Parts: sequence; structure tokens; C-alpha cells
Amino acid sequence: MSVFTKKKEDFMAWYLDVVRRAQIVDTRTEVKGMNVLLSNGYDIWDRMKKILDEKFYITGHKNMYFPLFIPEKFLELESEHFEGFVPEVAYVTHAGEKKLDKKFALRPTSETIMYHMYSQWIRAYTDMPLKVNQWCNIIRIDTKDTKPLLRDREFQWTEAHTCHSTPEEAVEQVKESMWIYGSTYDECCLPYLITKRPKYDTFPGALYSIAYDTPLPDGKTLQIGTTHNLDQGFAKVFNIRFQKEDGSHDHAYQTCYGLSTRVMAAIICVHGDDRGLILPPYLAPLQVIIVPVIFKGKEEAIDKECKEVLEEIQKANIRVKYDDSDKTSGFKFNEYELLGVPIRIEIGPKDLEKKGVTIARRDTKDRIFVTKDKIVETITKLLEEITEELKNRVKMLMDESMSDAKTYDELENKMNSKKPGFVRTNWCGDIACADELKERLKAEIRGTLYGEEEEIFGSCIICDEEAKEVVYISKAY
RNA sequence: GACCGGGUAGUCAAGCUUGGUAUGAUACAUGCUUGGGGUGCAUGUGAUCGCGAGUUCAAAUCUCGCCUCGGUCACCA
Repeated sequence: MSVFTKKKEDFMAWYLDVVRRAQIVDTRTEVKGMNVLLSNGYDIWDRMKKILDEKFYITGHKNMYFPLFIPEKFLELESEHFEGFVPEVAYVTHAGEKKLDKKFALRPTSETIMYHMYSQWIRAYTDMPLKVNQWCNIIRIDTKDTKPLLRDREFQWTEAHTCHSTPEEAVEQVKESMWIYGSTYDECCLPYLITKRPKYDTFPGALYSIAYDTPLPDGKTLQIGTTHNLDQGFAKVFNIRFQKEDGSHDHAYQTCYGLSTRVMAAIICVHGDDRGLILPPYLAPLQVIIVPVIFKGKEEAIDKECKEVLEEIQKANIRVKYDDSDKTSGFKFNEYELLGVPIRIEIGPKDLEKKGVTIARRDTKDRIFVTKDKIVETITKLLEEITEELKNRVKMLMDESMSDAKTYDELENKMNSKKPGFVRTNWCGDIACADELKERLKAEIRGTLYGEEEEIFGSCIICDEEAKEVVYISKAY
């Protein structure tokens, strides 16, 4: 059996190894960046959907589905938006051998087609707020450098698009989206920094963009979600007009936010270890696996005991399975650790004798013996403890990832170190400095801390002129 | 887009320089065995050697063209 690449030795090789071996994604499609999301991966995404759908529901979002084909003219309507996407849009130009009169874009994102409909749905302020969520796939042929889940040419995501009758309401919606995503990341034990992206890095057509970045163990950062305040830019182009209470007219104030299967990449990268995935209990499709440790002559007694324990745990509404396949117990231990199942219950002759079970937790690898009457109570508590443990680890990762730099030399040292993380520093606001930063250090300005004006503590890290804002710099995937 | 490296059973590799009937591990199937950290043994299944053309008595191997995957860089709103 081949040996895992060690996470500390070669992070990217480790990641690819885990994704392949845990059967999350199969990349052997012969189509670059368009992969099979296998059931192990799909189950995690499914849980993610359930968690988010619950939040969409309680905040009044409606789920809908819009077409994959977008008329080219829709994309062209918002020129800034169009130009931002041009290099990565895939087009359908033919039906069989016959060339189409008008070509269709395969959605790289759904603003245009959704807002075209919104303009027909919205007549008055009473039609708003309109909050629509869509689960779908999108296609962006933006790079040759694809990595399963981290950067694909086709991927699954959620995109929500809202319309409001006042700019204040749109700002509130931005905050609501931050709660929806933030609480989801919390439940997945993911660390994140929320920043307002610099003007030059704002979503094309938007007033401003908020992004969620998570630090990865290799010192780079990963954007795992974005929220955009679109103001009236798209509404004016797509003619989303409404009548106000006083009889006057205005264009809708819009927001949109999205999050993709890339979050799964973050979860794998942040929590995983040299044995494979470690899934946060709330997200884990399977929370407990029961593995029988069979010895000759005791097969039936052990099988019976496993089934009893299975039933008891199922009654407690815990996601549990009993693996009674013919594989050896050692094989199963390794297998379920690879898959990141938070808790494993081992039942063998010794356990039968002592009238209990052995419980192993995935995060710390600790094993304890508990008597039969304490099983459900123990695993319920353990699921909580594992969540806490993962949150503690993540807090450490976040703390380690944060540092300040006052001079360019300091910044350069950090960016060239093994773990650059987020470096907090000062910036004059000039895009030329941002370009130079990218050129020289291959690092990017992620943005300013959202909702908090930080005190400037030096001159611009690049040009040494007067700084206008405190920004966070990182190397990003 | 630039440069580099690959394509041989499901998977990973050897063979290629110096042409001569396809090699191993693993996986899979069957049986026995074993079982508290990827059991062991036996038997068996599985490859038009990426595609096309050329050279040759003979091509996985040499030549040319194409396709495709990967890596590094650029790009990534």
C-alpha cells in the first residue's frame, strides 16, 4: 500500500493525494478542470447544502433555478461586468453542424439572466425584498492551472441575488449574508478573515465586495466566499425599476453572494492530517462508524452486539453506520480515518467481555472504553468535544497566520518565509503599489478589515508615501 | 499564453538508449486462512503499449505529425 505524502513535507502533493485516496473527486475525465464529484465528496457538499438551505429558509430566501445558457447580449449590457468575464466564458455556437445565429454563453455567474427576469417581476416596492438563491454549476475557463475543488473550470456553488427598495436595506442584506456564511464557516470549524476588497479587485459592476479568506496551513490564503453590494449598477442596466410608496420611481438596490465547493477544499486543507480527512462533526455526513473486531467463533455474538449498538445510536439521531463487510478491522480503521469520520466504535471480544465498547476519536486518536449504558451519552459529548478541539486548532492557525509589518523589508521577509499568512500593513491606495507588490512578492492586497476602521501605523509599505488605509496582504490560491 | 515533463491492465511503475511474442506490484474474482491498526497462501481475470502515418522481415522501442494529461510561470474579475 502506497504511503501518504506528508502534509508538512509537500502540502499540495498531500492535498491531491488525500482528495484522490479518500475518493472525494475523480479527475480522470480527460477534460481539464471538469471532474467527477464522487459520492464521498458529494455527501459533504450535500450536508453543506442542508446547512445553508436552513439559513436561507429562515432568512426568507426562495430557491429557484435559472438557465445555463445566457444570451451573449445580456453579458454585454453591463460592459464592466462583461469585460471582467470575457477571457473565461465558454460559448455554445453550434447546434450539431449548424452554426447558431446567436451564440450562448455558458453561465460564468448568473447576474445577467436573473436580473433580466427580475425586471419583469418587480413593479413596486411591495415586490421587495426579493431574495433568491440558486444551487447550480458554473463554468469559467479562466486558467490552465486547475486543482480539484480549489480551482476548477466547472464547479457547484450557491449564488443568492437580492433586490431592495433602499440602499440601507441592501447594506443590511450584506450583513445578513455575512451571518449566513460566517455561521456556516463556524459550524465547519473554519477560520476566516472578512475584508472589503480594494477598489481594483471589486466584482465587475459592483459598488464594493466583501470577501472571506481562510488561512491554509502552508501559509497561503484561500477565498471561500464573497458578498457584493451591487447598488443600482445592474438595476439601471437591466431596468429593474419600481414604484415607491410616494408614487415616485427608483431602481432596485441589489446584493449578491456566492460560495462554492471550494469550501470543501478549505475544510480538507485546514483540518486534515497524514491519515486523511478530519471532518467537523456538524458537517460530517457520517458521524460514527461501528467496526466489528471479529475473532473466529465469536462472529455472531459480535455482529449481534454491533447491531444493538447501531440501533441505539440511530435512535439518538446521530448519523451512524455499521460496517459488516469482509474487510479486516485494521483495514476499516484506516479507511474511515481516511474519510474523516469523527468517531469510531470498535466492538471485539474484549469489549463483549467487559460489557462495553471502545471509542476512538479521529482528531486526537484517543481511545477510551465505555460501558454499554454510556455509549450515546459519551459520543454526544465527544462530538461536542471534537468540535471544540477543531475550533481551538483553528484559532491557533489563525493567530499564527496574523502579523504586522511596518517596512517593506519586514513584509518581504514574511512573504518569503515558510508561512506568510496575513500580514497587516499600511497602503497609500495607489494601484501602482498593489501591482508592484504582486510583481515583486507575488502577494496580494486582500483588503481592509470589514466594519472596522483600523488606525494607520506607518507609511505605505511600497512607496513610503502617506498611507490611506490598513490592509491585509497574503499569498493566495 | 511561455517553458518543461509525461501517456504501457482499474491504479502505480519496469522495459525504450542497443527493435525480436508484455514485466512486476497493487487492485479485482474464487477458495482456504486470518482478524484489537491496511492478514497470509493458492488459483484466476485483466494491456489493440494515447492516436495516425513512416522506416523495417519485425516497432512499446526509431522518425514525423496530432491528441491529451501533469508541472512551473503568467492569468484568476
